[in-house]
Amino acid sequence: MQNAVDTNDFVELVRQAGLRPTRQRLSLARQLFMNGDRHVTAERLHSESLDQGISVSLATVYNTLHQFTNAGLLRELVVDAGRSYFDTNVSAHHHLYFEETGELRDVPGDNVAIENLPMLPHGMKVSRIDVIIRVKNGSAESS
Amino acid sequence: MQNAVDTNDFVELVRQAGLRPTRQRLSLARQLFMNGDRHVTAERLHSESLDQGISVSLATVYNTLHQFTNAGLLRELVVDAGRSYFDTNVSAHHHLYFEETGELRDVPGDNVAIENLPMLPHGMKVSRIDVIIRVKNGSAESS
DNA sequence: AGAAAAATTAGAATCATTCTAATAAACAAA
DNA sequence: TTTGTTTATTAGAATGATTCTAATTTTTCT
Repeated sequence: MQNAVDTNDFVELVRQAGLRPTRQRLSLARQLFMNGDRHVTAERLHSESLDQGISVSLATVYNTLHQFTNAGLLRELVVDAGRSYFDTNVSAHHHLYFEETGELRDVPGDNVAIENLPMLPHGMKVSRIDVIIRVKNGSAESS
Repeated sequence: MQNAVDTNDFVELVRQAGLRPTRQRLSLARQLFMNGDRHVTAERLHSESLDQGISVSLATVYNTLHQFTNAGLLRELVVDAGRSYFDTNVSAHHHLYFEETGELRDVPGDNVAIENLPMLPHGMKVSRIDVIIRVKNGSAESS
């Protein structure tokens, strides 16, 4: 999905998510998926849109992010209290979080092994495993 | 009321955290640490306190939770947007999160192996690694 | 086109959390 | 103990992210 990224691609994407391809959803999809992996907050996506002259309300940004998330196009992640990031990479992977700057970076899923998973209560299944490696400035290592 | 031994224990605990042993902090410490491991929200701790006839403001609950966290007596964890849990278990371990009920349960730290940690940018150190295994009702397993 | 369904919107409402600035309690010294 | 200084507590206001509401506009279907 690198070149030949035109409106039609996004029309299809949005349709396959079971949503009507409105101007707002197409613009947001383009911003989210056109330039590779991203980790965005709703506020940032909204102001980015306005900067690009795309008129869309914050409520619609939230609605769309949740709809895309439900459709499996995005993954929501909460890294600290008070704000959600939406990750355009929905494959198995984890995250490096820079505590000072708030920057979030992907870590390939095979860098982390989950072993001896505890027994789950009957009838329960794993829906997802989130791993967040928090890093900050400093010389030594602590756990 | 509480017996002298218990109270003294908490006076020491609070003092060693560099804080004055006030009535509020001692009550909260008792609630947090008297009955084994807990995962509490500020709101819950507050209403629990009021139920027990301990008068304390919500602001003080928040202040105290953060002070205890900074002193290493608690660990703050964010499992979904909008609320923080405070964990009285500060040893290396991870979490099982029941998405439907919001229940949080500890997983021994040695059940999860982090291998091939990605290279960190120069001067950065790992401050903490959070692993949250999200489970829900259902038959099959997904990753 | 016209009707029905779905989407967008501004602004109000909500919820957890933090801030403010005034009052009260704890501590150290004499 | 009393006094002065520092630190805590508090009610209530403020904040910030998110959700809701109810009205308007778009999209889709026939």
